[in-house]
Amino acid sequence: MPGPHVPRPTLEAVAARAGVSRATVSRVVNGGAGVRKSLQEKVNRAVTELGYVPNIAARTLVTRRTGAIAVVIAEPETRVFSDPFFAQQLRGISRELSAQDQQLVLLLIEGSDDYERVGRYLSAGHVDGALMFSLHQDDPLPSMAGSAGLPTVYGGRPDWPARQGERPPLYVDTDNRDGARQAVRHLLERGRRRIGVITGPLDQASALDRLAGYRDALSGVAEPLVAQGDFTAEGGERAMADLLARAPGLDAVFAGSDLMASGALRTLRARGKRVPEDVAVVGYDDLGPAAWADPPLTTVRQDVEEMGRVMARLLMTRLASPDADLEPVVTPARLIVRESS
Amino acid sequence: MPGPHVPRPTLEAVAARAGVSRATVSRVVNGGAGVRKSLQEKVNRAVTELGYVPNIAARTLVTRRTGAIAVVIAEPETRVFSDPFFAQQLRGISRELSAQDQQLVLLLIEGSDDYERVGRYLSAGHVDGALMFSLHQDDPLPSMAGSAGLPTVYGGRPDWPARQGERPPLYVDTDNRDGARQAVRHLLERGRRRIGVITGPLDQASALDRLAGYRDALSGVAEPLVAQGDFTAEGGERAMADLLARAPGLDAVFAGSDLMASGALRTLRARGKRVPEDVAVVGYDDLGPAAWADPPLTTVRQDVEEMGRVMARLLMTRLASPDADLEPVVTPARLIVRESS
DNA sequence: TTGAAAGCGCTAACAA
DNA sequence: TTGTTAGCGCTTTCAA
Repeated sequence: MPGPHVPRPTLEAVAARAGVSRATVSRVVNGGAGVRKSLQEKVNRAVTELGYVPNIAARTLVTRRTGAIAVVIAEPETRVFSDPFFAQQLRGISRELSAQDQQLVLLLIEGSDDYERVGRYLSAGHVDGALMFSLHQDDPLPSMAGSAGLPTVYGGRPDWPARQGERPPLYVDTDNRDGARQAVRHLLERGRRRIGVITGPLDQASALDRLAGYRDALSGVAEPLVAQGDFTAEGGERAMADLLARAPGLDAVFAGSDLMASGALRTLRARGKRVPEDVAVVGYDDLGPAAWADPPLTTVRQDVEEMGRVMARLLMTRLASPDADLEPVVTPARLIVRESS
Repeated sequence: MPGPHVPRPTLEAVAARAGVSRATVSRVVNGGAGVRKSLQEKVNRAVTELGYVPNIAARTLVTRRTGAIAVVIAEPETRVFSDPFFAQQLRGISRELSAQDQQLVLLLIEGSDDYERVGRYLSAGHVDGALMFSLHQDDPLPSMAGSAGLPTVYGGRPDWPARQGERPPLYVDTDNRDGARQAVRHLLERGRRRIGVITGPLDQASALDRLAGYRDALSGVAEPLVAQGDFTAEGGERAMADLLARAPGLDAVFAGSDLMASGALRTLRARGKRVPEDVAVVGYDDLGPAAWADPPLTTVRQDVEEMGRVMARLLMTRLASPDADLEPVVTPARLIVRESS
């Protein structure tokens, strides 16, 4: 087994081998602008023969560019982390970053100690930019990133107030409101009129937007009937029982997540209600639980991976031209009809 | 908004402010060994006043230590990525690494191009070590890591043959065989005797181990009854139908994953079999789907987060003393009894 | 178009 | 116990 310190050839070695100066090798390695073709070839040959790989620490030291992006995820206890949402998002980010030869440094925040650690890391110039998820109102991270001058893109519309003299935050979100509208319109088209909603925690922007979409679709057509859940299956179970108690004749439910919808399914089965004959059910997310449910759930799909990719792309664009005016991106949602409605 | 290049104080600046040499500041910043208390305080004060943060690029350049660990995940299409398994594993790793002030660089592999990219990255000295998941027999990564002399710990028992003259690979796995044994013994204790098994793909070590545990428990007590699944709900559905066709009087099923178990549940319900009265069902994993199933699944829990932590710890130990003889770690599995058995 | 040379910020011999 | 000094490997003026 080779030891842990396999000595690697340096620019110097390549230069010697190719019979040119270090500067020329550097130019070739970085694109070859302004170097004669013949020399370029000679250098490239030496690079291959020696198996030369640039030392990024040395490069970073002079360029002040790290080639790395931080992905910051706060509170991995939340649903972002416990369902495939997170994994898909990461996959999209990873795809885009590796296409651009950038590395992905993952920073998970769990306790308040971690904030300090991560804040320090972000301010220390270890990364060129950051992607941040699931921050809440009073999260200290955005202002840390701001004062460190670290370009940042947020996942989900930030719900903190715009700060004086700062640029508006750049973010990528899905069109939660429109997704909810599609779901409820679909139920209306199926002839349902007593349509309840099970919301997520109402301090989250996504839950609020989905509730707003529900109200939009119902406005002037039927009375809203709202129960609050918490994005878990148990919460969905309880909220469903609540709705049934308040409106025994209800004929449809729109749940703000698939997990809550499958909880609702359980309550409905326990009460002897058939789905979709007696009560139609529509969920939100389409990330696994929807397809595993019995019956499989009609739901709203968000292209989570695409969101990840767009976030990364937006950040790279900002890095390339820091002064360009960039707009937040909202990606579309799409209804997926299955057997529960 | 501060510009992207906020100039940061250097060691030099701190030294000047504290009235000492750069070397002394360096010593203090790195633990302060062999520096007089009074001087240490003086330096620390200067550090705080100036908001000094070491430049790791410069440090890495001379120490050849990056302070970063790569987490390599191949084929994120697989279950490792699509269920919370992955997220929890990452959380454990992240916890341990940040406790040791190491960064987590995430490398996802999706296509064959990515292998080259990742191989290059690992060989380029960007990280001090690697944690690798879900590799298959002929995966090129282990030998890349080996020839680059990069200390590596694997998640799951590697199923490739030990290579000549190389150290045996270091890995962390759960005791799949014992977990399966516990599951089947539990069914026997409940008085079941016609117990079928739904396995995962038999080219995966975990699936093989769970099947072996099933056979262990049944040996001398009852005849094995095996159907192969693929770790998906649909596969479980089909395998259950297969078992029922071959053994209509079957009174229990052990599925090699919760997702397959919930598929089995669906088939059983469609056939009018009550769970657990007619057929008892036990799954494996306990990562979400088990608790969401109806009825909630008896299953085998693996402490996934702990596995992640142990992997990270093992790697750090190897980094600290490269020549110590370290053993693979097998973490225990535990039966969780719910309503399906 | 190429090369010489300075220097990025830090650590680690070595000397005092 | 502290300071001086010589690099780590690279990019980037500047001059040729």
